[in-house]
Amino acid sequence: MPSPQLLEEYSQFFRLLSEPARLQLLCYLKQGPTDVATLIEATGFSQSHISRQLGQLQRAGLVRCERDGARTIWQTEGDLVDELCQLVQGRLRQRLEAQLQQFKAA
Amino acid sequence: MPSPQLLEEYSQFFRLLSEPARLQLLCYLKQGPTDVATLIEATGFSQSHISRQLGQLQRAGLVRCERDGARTIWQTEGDLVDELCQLVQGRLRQRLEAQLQQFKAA
DNA sequence: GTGCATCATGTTTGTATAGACATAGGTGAC
DNA sequence: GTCACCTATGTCTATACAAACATGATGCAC
Repeated sequence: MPSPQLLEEYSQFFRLLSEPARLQLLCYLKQGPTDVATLIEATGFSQSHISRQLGQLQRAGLVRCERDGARTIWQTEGDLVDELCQLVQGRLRQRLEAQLQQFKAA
Repeated sequence: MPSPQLLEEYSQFFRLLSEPARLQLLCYLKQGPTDVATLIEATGFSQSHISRQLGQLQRAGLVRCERDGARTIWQTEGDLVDELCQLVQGRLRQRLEAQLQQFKAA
């Protein structure tokens, strides 16, 4: 059994990914380093909203930023999120296929 | 870019794992099929709480149950959660090691 | 220096949900 | 049938957090 502290760490990490807005930002950043203005245009989120979400992802080490004058360029760090999403996608697909079989059998 | 619907599915799945109580239940069930009374004793959670959390996990296909008379025996379904936790654990450890290096370098 | 642009951060409000309590439903013993 | 036991669910409260608004901090042009 994992310790309560470890379970807490796990859950905090998964909580980061439990928000569509953060996942969307991660997906955009996956395509390459991007500044905030571009993210605003791409997602339609407010500036403060994006800034907060990126801050959370940064504290978790999922993204990092570098200043370019007045602008801030953000990029992803590692591809852990991609691997996690791949695993989850496999499960989701598996579930749908199982449901489809149920219909076919009926 | 994943579709908004897919992002929503991902986030909902990760949200399931963002609660220490649910992760703890999954870990206990990992050790083998267990009835609710045992889970209450093992975790200290209230009966209604456990029932709700198991219900959520069941709807996501992470656990399943079978009735044994008046009792309900629960067990995990697949080892997706284990794989996800392994990946996250690797990242957490990596982060701590990096921080440790920072201290050593200072 | 002033003015403007870019990003971060207090502060507030609305909403989702964890968690407890009470209760309903369902099963076996008698 | 009644009773006791086990589980699921309706309802409520407290809490956590997303999201927006306003403001502050920082850097560049002039």
